[in-house]
Amino acid sequence: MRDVFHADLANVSLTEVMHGLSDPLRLRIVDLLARRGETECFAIYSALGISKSNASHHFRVLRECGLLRRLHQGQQQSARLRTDEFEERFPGLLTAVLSNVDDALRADSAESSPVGA
Amino acid sequence: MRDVFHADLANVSLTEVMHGLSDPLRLRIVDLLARRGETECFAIYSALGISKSNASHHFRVLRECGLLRRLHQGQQQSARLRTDEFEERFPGLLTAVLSNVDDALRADSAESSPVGA
DNA sequence: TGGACAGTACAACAGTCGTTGAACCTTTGG
DNA sequence: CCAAAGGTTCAACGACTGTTGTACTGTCCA
Repeated sequence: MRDVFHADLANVSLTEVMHGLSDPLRLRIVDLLARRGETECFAIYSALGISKSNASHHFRVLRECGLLRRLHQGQQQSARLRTDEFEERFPGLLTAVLSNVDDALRADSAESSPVGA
Repeated sequence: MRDVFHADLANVSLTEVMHGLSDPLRLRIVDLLARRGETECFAIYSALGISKSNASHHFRVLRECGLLRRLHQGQQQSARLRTDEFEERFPGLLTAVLSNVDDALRADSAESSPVGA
């Protein structure tokens, strides 16, 4: 669990980024991270209701396209968006994407206890 | 060659759009269309150096996610970006994507006669 | 009417992707 | 030292995707 690969944003292509964001689950992860800031990995795949392996897979894709950084602080790890670096490499892109995240997509990701309505 | 499917932008999800833009060829098509405006289909897949069937396939994906509209004017047809409609549905998204198209990507798509350099 | 041409539809293939479960590694806590 | 917990890795599977070639549809021109 030591060091995982983190993309050098200079080497990341727009195509890779678009691919990274083309999956609903990953879009939810990114949106969730954007709203919560640094978040524990457990909390993420718990909120999304997916398995550890699956989450780990998507985390990796997101790391490989430079969107996500993993922070390991012992047993429980966390992740955060590389917002500023990403903004330098792809100005305005992440903002534009996040501002267009559908509520339908977001709802599933945020609600672990859908009580209301 | 009569009527092809064009997506109702209201029903298009962000995920579909991101998927539509996650292919380098499609990204080039969109970029090319953005710079040239309405363009003949032949000119597009000629500039990209791909087969008719392949181009038609990508055109369809682009139509299905609401990015492209086909205009049939007889034998030779053309396509154009649904810029304004798309902007209404996904504000700022297309602009942000297009402004981040790498030159490397663009070079291949624009140059049918790579003379310079 | 016929043939050339532009584009689409279909079938087929290889390659990739998302998902799952099991095994593994590392840290934490007894 | 051992066991539990958090994540990653691996192999495997089905599903989807991009590409190609061929057949088909529709249009233009002679």
